[in-house]
Amino acid sequence: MGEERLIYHVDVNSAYLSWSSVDRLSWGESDLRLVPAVVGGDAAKRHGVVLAKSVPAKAFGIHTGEPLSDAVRKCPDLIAIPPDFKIYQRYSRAFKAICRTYATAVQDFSIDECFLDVTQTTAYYHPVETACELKDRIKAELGFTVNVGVGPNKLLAKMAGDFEKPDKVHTLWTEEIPEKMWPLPVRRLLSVGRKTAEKLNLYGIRTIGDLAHCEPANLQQVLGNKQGGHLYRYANGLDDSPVLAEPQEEKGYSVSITLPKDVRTAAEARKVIKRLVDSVAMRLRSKHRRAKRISVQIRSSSFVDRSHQRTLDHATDITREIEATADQLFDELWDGVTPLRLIGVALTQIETGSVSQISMFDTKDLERERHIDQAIDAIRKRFGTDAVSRGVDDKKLPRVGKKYEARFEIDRDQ
DNA sequence: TCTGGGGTCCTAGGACCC
DNA sequence: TCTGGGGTCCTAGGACCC
Repeated sequence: MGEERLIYHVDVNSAYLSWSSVDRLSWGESDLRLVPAVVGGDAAKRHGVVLAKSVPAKAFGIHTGEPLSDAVRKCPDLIAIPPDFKIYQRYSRAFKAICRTYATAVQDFSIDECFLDVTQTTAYYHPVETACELKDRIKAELGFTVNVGVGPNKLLAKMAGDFEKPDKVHTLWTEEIPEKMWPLPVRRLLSVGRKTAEKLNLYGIRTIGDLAHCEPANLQQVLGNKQGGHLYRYANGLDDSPVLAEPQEEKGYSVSITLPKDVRTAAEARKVIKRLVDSVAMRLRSKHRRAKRISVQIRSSSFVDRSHQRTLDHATDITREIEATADQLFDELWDGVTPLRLIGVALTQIETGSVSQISMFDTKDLERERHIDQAIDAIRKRFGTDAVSRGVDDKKLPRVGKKYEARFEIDRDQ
């Protein structure tokens, strides 16, 4: 058994909106955090959902994930700005760097959240004071606010960080569970989503306390062994997962796009797949990894998702090989009629290490394909992603992954 | 309600092997 | 030719997270 731990969860308040606001302030523009404002995608491209909202926008009942059009209906004066992931990466790195000065281990949880193990630091003796100091330092040095949740494990720290926002420190110690956590609706418990909450409600389980006092065997009957046991432990505040400081290796790489207009022909779909594969394969190679499994996902205009996957007998990082497989999977998956709203490609079963010689190409062609991929990767590394494309006239096509446009082309079919 | 994109983990059924 | 069971891998889909 380990000793008592002390964990912080640090969460940037309305991260995208805060970061865009701080950036705009540095350009002399007004502070969007003080008015009804959201960060959202381009509605004309059908990417129009709310990614982050200001506190005044929240007061109008605007929720993250809802369509921008609904948000505007709730608040006609709403200001909507597009996301800028470049600056978000910068601010993300900056606040995590400050976090690292307080902890022996920091786990990246997402772009705007991290866990700190501060057990072996002086914070152990002043948990709340130190958390306040961390929060205030981030505000003073970087200009945006965070919530810090303080608890004996990651679950309770994260639940605490969620209590009251923004710019707050909360504790959730084991002895505070009945008072602070059990009265909350089950939906608020980490890993209880809409579906699970509905299912639990059917059995009269409404609060986290109800869940905590269930017979675990009954819960496992309803939710399955794994999820049942897992939620029972969570509801009782039990979580012994460590703060993992090492960056976790990705289990897969995926890319998908909601198309500005439904795709209705195989020719159009192939162009999209080409661009998706190009983008995700480059990411794979940049990490020096290869993938054994390739999957293609489609979403119909009526929001029905389907997918098809194939495990190869070898791992590959060759764009053309991935594309050929993805094309084939798509042909097997699509009925040729249903209008498609979204197309996606995912690479999983990731391998690292020496390059496989096995491939759909013979040795000479394999060399050639590898050379082409390397040449394109190198050009993009030097001159930017925009510098080269792979022979699709992409001016009319939606952009995928990182932005790029055709300036000159390597056409491998010549 | 006209509904993004990138991930992780789990389940269930079938194939295949011993 | 019929029977049984366990283990592992594969595929499709679902739920959840930020």
